[in-house]
Amino acid sequence: MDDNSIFIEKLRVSGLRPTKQRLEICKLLFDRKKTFHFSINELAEIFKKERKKKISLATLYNTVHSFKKKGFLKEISVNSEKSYFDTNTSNHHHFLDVNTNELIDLKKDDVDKIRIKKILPGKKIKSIEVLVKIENSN
Amino acid sequence: MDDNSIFIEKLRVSGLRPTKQRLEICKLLFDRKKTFHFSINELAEIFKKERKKKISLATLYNTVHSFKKKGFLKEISVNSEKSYFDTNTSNHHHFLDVNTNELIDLKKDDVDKIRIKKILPGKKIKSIEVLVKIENSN
DNA sequence: ATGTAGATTATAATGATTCTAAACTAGTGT
DNA sequence: ACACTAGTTTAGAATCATTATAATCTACAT
Ligand SMILES: [Mn+2]
Ligand SMILES: [Mn+2]
Ligand SMILES: [Zn+2]
Ligand SMILES: [Zn+2]
Repeated sequence: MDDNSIFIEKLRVSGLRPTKQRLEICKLLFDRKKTFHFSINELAEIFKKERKKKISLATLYNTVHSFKKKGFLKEISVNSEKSYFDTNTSNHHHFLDVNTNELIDLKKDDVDKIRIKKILPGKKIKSIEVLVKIENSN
Repeated sequence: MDDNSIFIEKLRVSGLRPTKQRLEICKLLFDRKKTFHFSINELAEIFKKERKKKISLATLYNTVHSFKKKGFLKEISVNSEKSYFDTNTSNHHHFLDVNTNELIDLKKDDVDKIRIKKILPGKKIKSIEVLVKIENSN
């Protein structure tokens, strides 16, 4: 019923031991259809209130950062109040709803291809990301 | 020789008293041709090391935040390590040089107009900003 | 000149993140 | 099955950026 084998493999392959805590975190983060955007504090809240699992805050910090280092998560900076992590590690664009502070993924074809006309000598483009702030109309 | 009258007026109009400290900060921030991107800590360093003026850190925080509230500065979030303020308060795009952590403004015509095809019901677009990460080529 | 709201500052408090080091555990080998 | 060890978790302490406090100072209106 709880099939952790995918996550166990994912962790093993990347050189991380599949511990009870890491598997719980994997299930929460990666066992879903849509992208999940979260802060570490929200993660802690979910484990405490919704799932009633006690994983120490230190472990949440450690795990999220090692997942980021392994490329399972991406960090997104959209404002100074909050640091978001994103289960969608591809290059992609976002809506940020400024009324709710919610991040929403944009699909490739939701945005026309961005063309940058300026080049800096000795530099090359690494990534291009668009942040579209939205707010309640009317 | 140091013509503060513009800044005195700017501050008065916005309801801020033109104090010695605020005028020093204005001169540093706004008396330049190119956009200036900075962190509050960098600002403190400049006053201490380059200009030999002692403005307390509390005043720097207060002033930068009130300038932001008055619309003289804009806060830019590009990574979790550092919070940048920007003397260019218009909607504009940036290069971020990941090797130096330097922000560089893109002009309107450096980037083709962005077209967002997705709409969320009850929401409208407030701003669109592109972050182009660049790195050393070769 | 005086009065006062606003501003500056040293210092303390806060709070998010990181560090420490002791206890625990997954995986290996016997 | 048992023991060993490197890796992991954890409570609590340390750190550090930012914000709050409250005493002093100042711009400016009267
Ligand atoms: Mn701030
Ligand atoms: Mn981080
Ligand atoms: Zn995303
Ligand atoms: Zn800028």
